[in-house]
Amino acid sequence: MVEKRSKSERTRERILDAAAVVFGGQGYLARLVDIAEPAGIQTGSLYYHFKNRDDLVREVLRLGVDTTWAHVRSEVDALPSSASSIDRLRAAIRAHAMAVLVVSPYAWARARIAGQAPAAIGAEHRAHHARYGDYIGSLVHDAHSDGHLRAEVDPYVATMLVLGALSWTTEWFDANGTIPAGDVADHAVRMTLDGIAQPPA
Amino acid sequence: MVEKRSKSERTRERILDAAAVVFGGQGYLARLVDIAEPAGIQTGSLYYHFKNRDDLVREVLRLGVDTTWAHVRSEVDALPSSASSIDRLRAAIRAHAMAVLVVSPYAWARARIAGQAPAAIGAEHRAHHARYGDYIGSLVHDAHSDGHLRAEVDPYVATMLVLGALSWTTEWFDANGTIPAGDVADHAVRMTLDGIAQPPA
DNA sequence: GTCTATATGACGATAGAC
DNA sequence: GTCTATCGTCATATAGAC
Repeated sequence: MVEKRSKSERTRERILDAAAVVFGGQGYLARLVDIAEPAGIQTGSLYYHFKNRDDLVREVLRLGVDTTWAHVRSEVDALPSSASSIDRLRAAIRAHAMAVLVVSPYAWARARIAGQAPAAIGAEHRAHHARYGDYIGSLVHDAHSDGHLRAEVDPYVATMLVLGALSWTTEWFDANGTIPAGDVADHAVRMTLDGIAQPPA
Repeated sequence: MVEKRSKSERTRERILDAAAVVFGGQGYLARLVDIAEPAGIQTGSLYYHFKNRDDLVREVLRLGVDTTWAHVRSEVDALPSSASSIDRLRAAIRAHAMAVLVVSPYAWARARIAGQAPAAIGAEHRAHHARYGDYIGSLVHDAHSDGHLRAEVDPYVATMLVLGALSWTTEWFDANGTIPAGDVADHAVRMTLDGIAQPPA
């Protein structure tokens, strides 16, 4: 029992987990009591751990970026050094899809409430998120420079369209449905890189 | 001045326009006073035109589907009868992109609050939206049947990924920026059908 | 049709007991 | 650390004036 996280830290984590699910489902204006209840505490007790609603939202948004980024980077870095820039991009797209679909409820919540937060929080978050966007953008850029992408592709627009297709899966993907998340991720990779059209023979 | 819409109809339209913007920005739980104000009326006056918040939400969701669908269908139907199934799909993707980007704030609002509405409204809306999804799905299916798409493409997943990439443009596209909406739409069509990868020579 | 005024009830946040 | 109690604020919806 050595090294166990403090009671406070464990409660804080339960609150954040609940907040990710509830904010993701109901939006930024979700009621705090709906977060406190699944976390197993009373509404008033939230204020021992967080200053107010926006403090809680800020943390969920930050974790949304960080958990996704950590997952994507670990997958990309796990590739052998012989991997090409297009291999790395492929791995990143798949990892991002999996992060949003199944790995992190924070990524899911982030996708759905980032645009709803008040201006101050939104700006702070966008600055943080942009650093991750730059990371993905650099992978697209490298593949572009190496001639793996069509010359006329605009790396910025392509990056945004790819991340958009993946973020949007939160709106229709049913985790309890019949389509495995891995299939969606594979489809996203394939569609992004090769398109869905049958190439001329 | 003949045939002018009644005062009531014009006010109702101002309310709906404001509701689309506010619900789209703040989410389903946005305050009604924030809708009444830009519509130029008092909060209480909303209730002459709509039964309650959910009645208003329901109408915004419906218009989100209908305005997009009408725009897409008119573009597809404008094609010459000699157009192939892949031509029709291409036109639909482009028209959907333009509807979301510049034609209809309702399409934007719909995308962002559909997942937040209470179960009853959500179910009703999903049934309505599914009919539009079926329309797009039929275009994908026809192209698939005609051998224009790779055999292994799942028409449903592909449809959702395409619509997602387009819907998400609302999160990053800047109508006052340097990138024309038409360019984004063209990029989306190209990426969807042909991918961004350079095909093997 | 739209306004003002209001009842009713919720929610966020604080203070103090334990 | 968490609870209970409570204050102040705000939003929804209604009623009746104009």
